[in-house]
Amino acid sequence: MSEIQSLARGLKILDLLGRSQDGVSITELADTLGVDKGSASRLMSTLARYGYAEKDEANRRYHLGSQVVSLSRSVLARLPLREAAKPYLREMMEHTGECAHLAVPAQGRALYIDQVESPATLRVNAQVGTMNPLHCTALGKILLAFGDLELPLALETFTPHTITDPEALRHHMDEIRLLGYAVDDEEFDPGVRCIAVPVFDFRGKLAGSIGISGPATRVTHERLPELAATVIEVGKALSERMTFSR
Amino acid sequence: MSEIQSLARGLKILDLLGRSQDGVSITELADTLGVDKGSASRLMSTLARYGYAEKDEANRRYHLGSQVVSLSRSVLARLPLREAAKPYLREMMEHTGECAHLAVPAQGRALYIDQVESPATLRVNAQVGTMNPLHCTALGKILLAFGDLELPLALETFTPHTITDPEALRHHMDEIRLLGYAVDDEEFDPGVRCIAVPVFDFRGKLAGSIGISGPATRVTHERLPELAATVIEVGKALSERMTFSR
DNA sequence: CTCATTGTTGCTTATTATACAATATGATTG
DNA sequence: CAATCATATTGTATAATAAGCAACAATGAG
Repeated sequence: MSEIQSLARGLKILDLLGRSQDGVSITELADTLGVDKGSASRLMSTLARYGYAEKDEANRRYHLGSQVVSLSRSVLARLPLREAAKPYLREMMEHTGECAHLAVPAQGRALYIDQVESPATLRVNAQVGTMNPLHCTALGKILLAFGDLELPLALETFTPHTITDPEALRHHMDEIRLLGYAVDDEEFDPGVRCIAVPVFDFRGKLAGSIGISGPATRVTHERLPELAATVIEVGKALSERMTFSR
Repeated sequence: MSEIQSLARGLKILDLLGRSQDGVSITELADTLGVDKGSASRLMSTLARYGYAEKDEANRRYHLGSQVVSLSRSVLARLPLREAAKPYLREMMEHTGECAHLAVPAQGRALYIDQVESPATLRVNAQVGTMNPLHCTALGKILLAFGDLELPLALETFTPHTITDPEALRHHMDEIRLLGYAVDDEEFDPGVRCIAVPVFDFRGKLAGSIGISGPATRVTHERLPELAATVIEVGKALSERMTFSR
């Protein structure tokens, strides 16, 4: 169970590069990791040699390299759900006028693996690769309610509406399982409401979640039942499609 | 200039995982890398612990982990060209009926960073993250002709039309610079023709290439001038947009 | 032009990863 | 269903490696 230290350090650097907006310098890196400047330099140049980091020669800061984009394609290409869901995502967007998203569970969060943007000027879009918490997003709640994941230990607060009590969340999950859909009522992003439903594979096992996100001004409480009906319908159709695909 | 061996090995494993269709077993990995099974196991479990590899418990084979998708988002989000080009890609697709692609140079190849699919049943689409050679694709040729990249050393043959002679390629580049657009006439994929133009940033420096790909049956030699005109026009508009954006 | 800051490289030592072996885990076949 | 085989993981001594220190180089600021 022991881990390879220098590889672990390299991966930590990748995480760090991914979080940083305007790159990381060697000294910053050494400070953050708590290692020597020399070591930091060598680790980084190894990452750079393999395309996982790129050096901005102008200010000598390192950014994440393009190699990860190439790898990302390999991951997404292996997900049959992604290919199958595309037209349903489009349909969902067209029927509701809001951005549609597809997510799967990954590392205790909801990983957004595809999306169809709404043409509206004011829209709520999440790029492919976004990883959001499970307990306060519609797509995430579905993964929690219908998947065999364990409840997150710490329920982080994002807005006044975020459900942070484990008991309340457990009860909320029961409701979602009963209703068959989940709502995020400004629990993650203020002013944003989302609706999501589960997608099951040919074995009846949860494959992911699909849903829409929109500004609370358009996705009003009054419109929720109507929008939810659409999302449920398209979701059902996708699950059926998944059933026959294999 | 010495590299961190175990980090390098980890990154090689990621490359390997990315190339493999149905995962990699520990013994396979040990054989490929030329290391001990024990070492391979420890390297892989380190990758897995950080989300860069995922174990399929059914057959104990490892796949690329979802973490790279998350990192990929960080890379793409930092490219202003991607955001700016989106509507122009769409326009290009709508005017030509063919899939539109956007690429930047990365590690001596053309990295596809965005795409708009054609609704046609028969279409030629490349997913985001695709990395194609420079000397035999329209997007790649543009990067070669207008960027400050060095000519690839080995000009790999893909079809009978692939230009493999360095001198011929150099001459071809001069032509492309003169005409302002590049054509891939079944030089990479048989039955596929592509047209591409450069995109320049506010400094007049090459930022990337944009173009369309379609089946040779629709993208005929007769239609080339007309299609090229559209691609050139949209490309020019995007370059202008890039000029004013900063 | 000088100084300050940051990045890279050489070298020694302590740490770490490796190889080998043993054990555990799971698959396959009779 | 048991026994065997293949594959993965873990323990441990040793050899290799990466860390740290320090010197040097490179870059930018004043």
